[in-house]
Amino acid sequence: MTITTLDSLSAKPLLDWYDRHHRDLPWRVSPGMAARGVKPDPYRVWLSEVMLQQTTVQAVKPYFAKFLERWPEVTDLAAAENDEVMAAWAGLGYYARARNLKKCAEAVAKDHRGVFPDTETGLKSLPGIGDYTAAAIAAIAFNRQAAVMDGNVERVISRLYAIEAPLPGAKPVMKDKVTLLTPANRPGDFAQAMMDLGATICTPKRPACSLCPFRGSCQALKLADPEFFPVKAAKKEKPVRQGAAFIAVTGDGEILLRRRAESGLLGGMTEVPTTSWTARLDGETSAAAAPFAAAWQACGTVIHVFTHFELRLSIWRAAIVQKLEADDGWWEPVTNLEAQALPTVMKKAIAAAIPLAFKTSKA
DNA sequence: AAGCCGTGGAT
DNA sequence: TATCCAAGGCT
Repeated sequence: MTITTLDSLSAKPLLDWYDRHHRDLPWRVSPGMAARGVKPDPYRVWLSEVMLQQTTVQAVKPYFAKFLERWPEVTDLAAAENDEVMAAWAGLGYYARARNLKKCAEAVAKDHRGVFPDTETGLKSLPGIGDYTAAAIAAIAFNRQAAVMDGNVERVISRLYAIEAPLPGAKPVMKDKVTLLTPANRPGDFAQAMMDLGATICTPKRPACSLCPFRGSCQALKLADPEFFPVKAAKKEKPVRQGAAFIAVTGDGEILLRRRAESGLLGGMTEVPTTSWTARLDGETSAAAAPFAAAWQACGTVIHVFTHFELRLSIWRAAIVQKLEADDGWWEPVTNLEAQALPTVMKKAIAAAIPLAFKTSKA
């Protein structure tokens, strides 16, 4: 089998496989429905694609349903309050996505009369839409012959062609392969088929090669070691940071909250007062670091792992008699915490101090 | 262009 | 338990 033969690989076996084995997903128009003329809703395609960035299907499903029910069209989202969107996104992570989601909805509503651009270039000019998402929306929602490459496609392509060059450097080479493989007919289904194949057959561990529509031409399988691919650059180890968080509770059940800076880690989200999170492990994490004097009681330590560091947060709680006026925060009833834009680390911190603050003990 | 940016499930 | 990593984008 030569490279020439591989470059003339047909997408047909994959599309046939997809017709039989595609996943049924809430935001997806199945091939059967598409054959009956049902068109994907660009708003739903866009919303799902943004939510799915670095996020599992399982995690996205309830958020997608919630957003769609609350904001059925892009113009509804554009008209929403920022805080409501951030609160609805809370728990899904990568909060810049939510900030950009809102900005994108506003741009579509104001600059495009509420209609999404139908080209890769037009889509990529919008906030939060990069190479992958622009190609995915163009292909899936508008049937454009756009080459879609995400983590799944990288894995499939790296194995199909036994590409030994490590990611992310090998991305351009892989993109060329995807471009050659993407058919003029059903490019959207092809993209979704590649991702379904990566998610269900060509998995990172123990791929089910015997069920793969590409099993006859896969170079990695021919080498008898599909798991070897894709080759990735070594990753750096996670440093540890530490800090302290302070949960101040009034007699009538309100706690002190504040809003984080608009950009950076957990940007625009809500938090309880904390010290800065320092790489030094000998820093002050005791009640002496509290924003104000109170009878602070230790409530243990919360460990939370972010993308690039691990946080060890000492938790302190105090009953507040005299409710001071905080210039950079507000007092919120504990019964209303579900409606706040609290990231998971903050829910953990509050739950450590007030075990019954949330329905689930975990978050 | 390499680092920043969450979370939780699978193995 | 530790590691990986999931439909990436922005700066």
